Amino acid sequence: MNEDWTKHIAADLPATARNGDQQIVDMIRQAVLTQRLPPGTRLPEVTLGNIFGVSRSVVRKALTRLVADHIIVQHPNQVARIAAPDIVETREIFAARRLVEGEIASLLAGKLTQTQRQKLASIIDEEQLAHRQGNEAKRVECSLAVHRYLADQSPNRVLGVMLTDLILRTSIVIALYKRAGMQACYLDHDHANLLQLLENGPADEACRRMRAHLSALEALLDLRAQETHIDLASILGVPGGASASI
Amino acid sequence: MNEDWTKHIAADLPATARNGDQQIVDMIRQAVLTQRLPPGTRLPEVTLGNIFGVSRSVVRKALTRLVADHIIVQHPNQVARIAAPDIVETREIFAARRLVEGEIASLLAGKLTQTQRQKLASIIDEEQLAHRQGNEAKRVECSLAVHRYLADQSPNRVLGVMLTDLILRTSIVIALYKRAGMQACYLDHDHANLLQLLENGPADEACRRMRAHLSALEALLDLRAQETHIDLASILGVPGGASASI
DNA sequence: AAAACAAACATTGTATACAGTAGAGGAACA
DNA sequence: TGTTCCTCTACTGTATACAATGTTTGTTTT
Repeated sequence: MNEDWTKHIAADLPATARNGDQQIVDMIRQAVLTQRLPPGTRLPEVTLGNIFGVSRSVVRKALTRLVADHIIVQHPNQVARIAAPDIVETREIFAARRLVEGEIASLLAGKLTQTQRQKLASIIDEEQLAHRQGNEAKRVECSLAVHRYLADQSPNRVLGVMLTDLILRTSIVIALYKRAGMQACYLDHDHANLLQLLENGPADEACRRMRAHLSALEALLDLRAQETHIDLASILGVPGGASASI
Repeated sequence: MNEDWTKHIAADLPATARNGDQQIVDMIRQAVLTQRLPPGTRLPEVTLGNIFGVSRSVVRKALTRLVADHIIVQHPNQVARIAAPDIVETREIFAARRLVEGEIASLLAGKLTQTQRQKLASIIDEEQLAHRQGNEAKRVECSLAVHRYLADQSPNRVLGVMLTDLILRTSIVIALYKRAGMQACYLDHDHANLLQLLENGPADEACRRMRAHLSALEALLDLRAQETHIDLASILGVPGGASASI
């Protein structure tokens, strides 16, 4: 299996030499957000250990934490992999995110500080610029930055970390289910409108707007029922045969 | 420091001999729920290892998972402890739980299966019986069971696990902030009323009811501002002195 | 007696060794 | 050709050793 994503990972952050496992967690999170680490990617412990120059103990701790975040999945005696949620879970992730991020928008609405206003405005400006210039990677990065900033600034920290997790999981399912030739999830002036409502609008209106934004995002994905549960018997024409599904 | 809670822990579950770390996680979770493991309790790795007959490796993994769940806190090179959230975080936990459990009530309202109806009714019956008999421990256990069952049965699994976590954290803060002589958080027929609304009522009414129930629970706690930020200068009567706070 | 220092102890952080399991490849067989 | 079995390799699960850090205790100093 091709494992040259390792180069991409090591390219990040200037070796801040933190607790070791925190560094690995951060790097993998970042790589997942920017879709350099696609769902299903194998993450062998020794490989990661070599990349970051630590032993399996440290890698193991990092993986355990990422499993808790639902970023990766681990089955006994098998290599850890980047999670690949099915369609049902994808819908659940979006529903949960609408609930949480809608509430955060509601909490923030009409209460933005000057700093927050400016920061959001600058991110959104940069996003629109990147879009006009056709710089897709940059645009996605800015789009993520908007939501991550809201999570960071949530007055309720508990909801804030929940949203941080959900944003990560959303990145994964977008990588999984984005339509082939789509304009990778760009929703024209949604973020600008959102900012307007966060500045002035009533709280419930900001909430509704946020939920609508996320629903629009979800609608851009290809979430038609997959070909799981293939009934061999029915396909092969055995009339009363026991249905064996894969 | 007194560490004889170890006996209580080992008393549980008939050594199901699971993955090892899963067993530790389950036991500690259970002990926290039933308040046998009060906030701030020290959890040295070797001690846990001896109790469960495993080495530090697997204890370590269990602790890492519990840290991710916000059940315990770990500072570098110091023993892990059961978390002890401050008042601000406590309020945030309740707010988050109102949001999530309210939504789950909403999703469930009017859609309960026969099995779910019966299960909930039987738990609530048992709870009221325990209350009449003055069996406080049993009553708390049943009360928890109601909410845990709702988390289990959440149609949205993502929200379900979120609620499971929040219930655990709620147990911790109740242990921390319950008023001295209080009738440990009993809200007369709240659960029975709730069940009624889950069976018939409109979804938004069930949601509002759930949120009110949780607010009532929070109101039973003693969440007055603690004596943090003690301003020594003002207490000691130094008029213009630099305020040194502990 | 209060404060500062130092040594002994308790506990965590990391690496490594060994055992056990899953999966890939190839040989034997029908 | 296709199937079964086996071995070999890659990987994870657990225990343990050693280093590094925090904490406590006792002793000295003022």
